[in-house]
Parts: sequence; structure tokens; C-alpha cells
Amino acid sequence: MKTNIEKKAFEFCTANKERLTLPRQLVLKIIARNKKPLKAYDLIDKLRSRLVNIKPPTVYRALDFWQKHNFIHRIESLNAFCICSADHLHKGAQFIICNSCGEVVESDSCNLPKIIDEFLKKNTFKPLKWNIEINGICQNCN
Amino acid sequence: MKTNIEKKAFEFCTANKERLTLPRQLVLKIIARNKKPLKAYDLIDKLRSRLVNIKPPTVYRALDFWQKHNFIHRIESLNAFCICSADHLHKGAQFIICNSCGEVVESDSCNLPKIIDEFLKKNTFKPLKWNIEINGICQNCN
DNA sequence: TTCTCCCTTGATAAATAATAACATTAAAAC
DNA sequence: GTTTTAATGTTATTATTTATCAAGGGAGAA
Repeated sequence: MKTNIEKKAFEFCTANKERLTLPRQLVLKIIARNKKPLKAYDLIDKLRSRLVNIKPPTVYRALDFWQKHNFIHRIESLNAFCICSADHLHKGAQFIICNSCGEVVESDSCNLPKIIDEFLKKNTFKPLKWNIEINGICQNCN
Repeated sequence: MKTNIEKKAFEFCTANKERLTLPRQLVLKIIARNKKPLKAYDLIDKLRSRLVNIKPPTVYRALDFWQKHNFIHRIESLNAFCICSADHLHKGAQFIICNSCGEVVESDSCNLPKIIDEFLKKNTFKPLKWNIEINGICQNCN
């Protein structure tokens, strides 16, 4: 049973004549079905049973592919990857990261906060991609 | 001639009985006087003339020290370090990164954007540190 | 002063993360 | 079917960061 984002991603490939190769399928599937963000080498470990002799470049290429098309996000401060939680396929993301339990939540605002947007407009800066990562302590851990 | 932030940092050490060792002094000085963010190994290279046989742990320790006390920021998406541009010593930072010329500007808002702050309050999440990194094309490169 | 404690650095090594380069394969286009 | 193009396979290397333990050195106690 495919997750929603997997379906969307597969439709995207058909529509845009992108090749839905086995490494790409598996990488997306694993990320989509894991609650916590995964590191590249976690992925390699998980892929070993399905792809013999899997090597870093294969995984990084698949990650680049899905990232480029906004199906996954890279959480810079964790060196980890997670699915775009809201099927938004937006260009940026906000992550709330609990330093105590490690839980990561993607907040669902698709746009840059107003104050930042205004700053960028004032400076004629054209945003392509953004990343907001907030570390702290979550409700449960407090 | 010391930069403003160097003076502040040195005062901070006196006031808080933190040791202002040579590696710490030099690391802060180099970062403070470089316009562009520096990577750890850039620093190591630049330090070689002053500290013989400098090794990664020495630099990383100094970086950790200044980061912990909010005198420098780590730009996660670049694996690079820069001075807190506004002498703010705040807990979070906003970076505007031009993908074309590499210029990095730290926007001077010290606080989290309102919409994010409200979201966190609603979820009883206590922010400790944040990082906002916006990639795009700057005025000059457009 | 001398001792001791504690923090910092020195040094070696290793773990973790990401990329370069080139050969091979396979789908798509002609 | 042949050519073209894009993706993967493979080998190797580079980049980034951390662990571990030994040694040094300043601040306060005896």
C-alpha cells in the first residue's frame, strides 16, 4: 500500500517523464514510512537487503533527485532527510526539533514569515529555497 | 586594533572567568575579520602560521566555545562559521545566502518571526536556538 | 610556595558524511 | 536497430566531525 506522497511522486514522474528507478522508489518509500528523519547512512543500511552492494553515491543521487523536486527535505542541522509532511511540495520548510527526545515536527506554513519576506523584498532578494530549524524543548519533555 | 566583537568577547571572559586561551583568541579574531563565512579547515589553514601543528580538535573546541556563548553562528547549510554580525549575542540567526556570488548577509532581526513564535506558543514548545537560512539570488546577481 | 583540582590543549586515531571520476547499463528518441 | 541520453555501478577519495587519553597550566587551598 503506497503512501499518499509516494502516489504523488509516482504520478509526478509519469507526468514529467522522469525515470522512477528502483533506487529512487526505495529511497522515497523508506523515508516516507519513517517517522523520524533518516541519515544517508541509515538509508544505506536499510537498503542493503533490497539492493545488493549499495554504495553512498546511489543513495545520495536518489536523495538529490527527490530533494530537487521538493518531495523530501534535508534538515541541515541534523544531516538528515525527511518527507515533506504535508504533501506541499513547497520550496522551504520549518522544522521544530526537540533537543531532548529528538522528535521533529514540520510546521505547515508554506510561506516565509511576513517579516522575512518584507526584508527580502526591500533588498530585492529572490528566495529560492529556505530552511528554518528551531531547536528547543517540546511539550512532552518539559 | 581589536574589532568591537573581540572587545566584547574578551570582556565576557573576564566577567565570567572563562579562559581566553590562544586558540580561542585567534579563532575569534580570524572569524571576526573575514567577511565571508569560514569553514573549519579554512580556519585550520589560516591558523597554521600562528599555531604550529594545529589539529582539527583544537579548532572545533574553540568554535564550540564561541558558539556556546553566542559570539559566532554556524551556518548549517554551508558547514561554515561567521561572527554574530550585530554584536547581538542572540540565540538565533537569519542568513540570506546568495547562491550565485556566495555572499551571506545576517539579517538583524533578533527575534523569531511572529507567526513562528505563535505556533510555538500554541504547542508549548520552548525555543532555545534557531537558524533560518534562505537561499536565493541577490540584487547584484539578478 | 607547593599541592591539587579542574579546565584546556596536544596528539593520535577513527567515525561519519559527501563527492569525484569513469565504466556500464538501460530507457528513450530517432 | 542504432544513437543518444540519463541513470546506475564501482572504486576511490575528500571533507567534516568526534572520541580518547595524555599532558599542560592557571587558580585557589594548605
